[in-house]
Amino acid sequence: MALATRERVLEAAGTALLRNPNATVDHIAAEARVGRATVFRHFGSRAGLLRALARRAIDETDRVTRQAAAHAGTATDALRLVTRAVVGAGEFFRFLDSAAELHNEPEIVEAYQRQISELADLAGAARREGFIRPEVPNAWVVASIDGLIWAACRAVGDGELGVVQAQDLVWETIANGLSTEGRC
Amino acid sequence: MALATRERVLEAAGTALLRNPNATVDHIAAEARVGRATVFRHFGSRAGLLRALARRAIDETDRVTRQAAAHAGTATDALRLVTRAVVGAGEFFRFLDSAAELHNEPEIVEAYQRQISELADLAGAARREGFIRPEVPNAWVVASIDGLIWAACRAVGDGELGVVQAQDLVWETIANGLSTEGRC
DNA sequence: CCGTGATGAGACTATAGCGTCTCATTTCAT
DNA sequence: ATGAAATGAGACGCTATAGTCTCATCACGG
Repeated sequence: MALATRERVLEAAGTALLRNPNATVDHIAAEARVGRATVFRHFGSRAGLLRALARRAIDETDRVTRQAAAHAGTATDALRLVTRAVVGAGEFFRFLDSAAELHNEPEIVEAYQRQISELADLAGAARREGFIRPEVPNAWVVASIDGLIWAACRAVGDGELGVVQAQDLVWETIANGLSTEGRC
Repeated sequence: MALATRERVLEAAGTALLRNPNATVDHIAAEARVGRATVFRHFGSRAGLLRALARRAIDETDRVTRQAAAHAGTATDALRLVTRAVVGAGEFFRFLDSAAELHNEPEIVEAYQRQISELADLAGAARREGFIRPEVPNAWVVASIDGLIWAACRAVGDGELGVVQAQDLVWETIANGLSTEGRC
């Protein structure tokens, strides 16, 4: 049952850390209904557990991202599908909100920056297709999409919105904003 | 020099916690060029320091928010000015990103929820003025504005955008989104 | 110049939480 | 059924950090 246990601990770690970012190994083990020693057997240390959890979030995000990108015709469409996909995978990385220690893990930071830079590339391509207004700097395109995705994941996690609804709203907001005042 | 010292410690705590959310009292004291004992003399405990820092952020946000709202004619305009003002005050509350322990401070949580609910009221009023598209739920209006403000503050803090530029972009994105495809 | 209050440096204690280890128990494959 | 592997419970040591206290020093107002 090594795999099942490992996965259960990771799952529990995600929810425990979401509830309390400073959750101890004891808390996490209790949440997973597992002995504390088992956590150390599987992950070696608390930091190792966090790394594994982050790696899982990164891998899952990569997976849904690539899958989404594969089904897209235009870059704009890819941006739309990737955004939807990432919102859908929100439960996997929402804990990162509060996982402070990970900022000191080069491997994790690097992977995150890679993902951001992939998003930047996608945004750049969409811009070349005429989707992005020219006067909006790329940095803001990336930052705002990131911010909206986080907001959507939080809203979904808090039960304020459904997943599909949130996916629609994020893209609608990116594309059209919130207001009725269309620019023509 | 009691006041100057206190303020210097708060300032240092903000930057230290931003750099490392688990910054110790030693780190903060060093950042403030102050003895560790002085921190305890002023704030009693680490938690007290965090509380004071959060309270400062809340008060500053309230201040700029009320000032902005006072100068507005319509609710939509108030929403615009408040958004700008909060982005401008970002340096005061950016550390909250990572201040995990504060989630257990009823006073702080309550104040934050009050501010969110004030934003919700403002958004509701703007909706009644016809500014918000009817099909967008209020929860998303609030969540997305919140998310965009955070994104803007982060971008400013990271030097990717200027303050004024970020203020403009946030509102532009709220109002019109990022795309060239206007809805008419 | 003097005294009061704030500060800095540092010693000291207490505790929480990490990580290791052991041993009995359980689970599972064959 | 049996042996190997995984687990649970818990004791133990260690370190980091919060918080207290003392004392010498410093700044400053009168």
